[in-house]
Amino acid sequence: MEALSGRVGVKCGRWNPTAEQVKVLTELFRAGLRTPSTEQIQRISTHLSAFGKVESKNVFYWFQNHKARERHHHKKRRRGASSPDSGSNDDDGRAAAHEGDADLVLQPPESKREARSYGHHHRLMTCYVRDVVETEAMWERPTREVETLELFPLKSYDLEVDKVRYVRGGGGEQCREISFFDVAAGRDPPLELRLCSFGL
Amino acid sequence: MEALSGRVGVKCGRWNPTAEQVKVLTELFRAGLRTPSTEQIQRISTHLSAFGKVESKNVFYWFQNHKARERHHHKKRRRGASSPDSGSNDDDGRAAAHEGDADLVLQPPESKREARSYGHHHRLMTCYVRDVVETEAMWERPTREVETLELFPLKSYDLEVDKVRYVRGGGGEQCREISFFDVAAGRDPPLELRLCSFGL
DNA sequence: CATCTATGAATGAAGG
DNA sequence: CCTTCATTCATAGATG
Repeated sequence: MEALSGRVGVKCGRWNPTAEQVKVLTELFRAGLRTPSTEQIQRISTHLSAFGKVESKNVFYWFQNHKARERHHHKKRRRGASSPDSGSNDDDGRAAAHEGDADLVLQPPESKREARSYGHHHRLMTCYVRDVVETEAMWERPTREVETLELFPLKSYDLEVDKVRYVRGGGGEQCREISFFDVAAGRDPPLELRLCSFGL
Repeated sequence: MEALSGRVGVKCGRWNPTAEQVKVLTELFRAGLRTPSTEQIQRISTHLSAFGKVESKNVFYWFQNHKARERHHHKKRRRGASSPDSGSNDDDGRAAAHEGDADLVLQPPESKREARSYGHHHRLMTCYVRDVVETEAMWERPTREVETLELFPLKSYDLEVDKVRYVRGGGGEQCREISFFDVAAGRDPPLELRLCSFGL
């Protein structure tokens, strides 16, 4: 009776992201997106709408909250059973053909930076709230393989990345393809993904 | 039987405050503490850790929940027909008309946090048109700065009362001191804590 | 042992 | 951005 841990009450008063939506958002966040611009939010929400109802403000708030809470980072994990992630979704006939495609190369679950002090007292960040909920189930040991992520099939060009190797700078800020910071060999440096590649 | 902190089943799934911890928290709440600051939370948790395992987030959540529930404890009282049953779910999340004991003139339905004015988020969105990924370069893992500072600036006294006693500083809400005396019971060391500035 | 209840935990949404 | 409120999910524990 605990299989379903997603949304239960189909309350239509507050956005309740589906597992897919959360996944995408998490990926983007992991990729480094912290404060999406209006256009980015627009695109993201448009993309997410394929998995269920969602508005721009939802995306906006999501990032705001996620960033703020990710920052709090306390420590110690608590459990690995009841994760808000859940694999089951309501499936009301909306999205059904997108199982785990929005997969990006993830990094080990230990990359949260410690709550660094701001040099001086000032106002310390809150340190209580929980941070991101990275389920172990999501980690896949990304050796060096860059999956063909089709996160945002934008209007025209389709993300055709198969093994794109991070192309830093390159002369312009308008990358037209996914670029990863291949951190396969690195130790700490987590994966960095150029978001502009998503057209965001 | 509530043995003590350690508890029995080593239930590590969710924090289970001990009687002492609850007592302290309740006292603090009664004393007027509603939303402790980060520092306060840290101190409180540190203090509470003497009675059992507890994290900052636990304290944080405790106050959040306690406050929220105290306020939202105004259930709806059907005119005449009082059916306290219906489980935990009340009529609906539309807890707007809190009447009853403290009858209060309510404001129009469009309360501040109830209003659905998206203007706010739109405005904000427009402001955030930038994203950075440079501050993420600091992944240092400082030696877990264990703040083994003093728990509370205690005065250590022996009063026959275990009630709160706050002293408001003259001239506005400058400094309040709340002292607890032996909040704990049993073989636990007497607890004295002194809150300054409306808390710790 | 089923169920209802109290409450810890999580997170969406706003306010400032 | 930071802080706070509101709503909801999950579960331990009391109840019968």
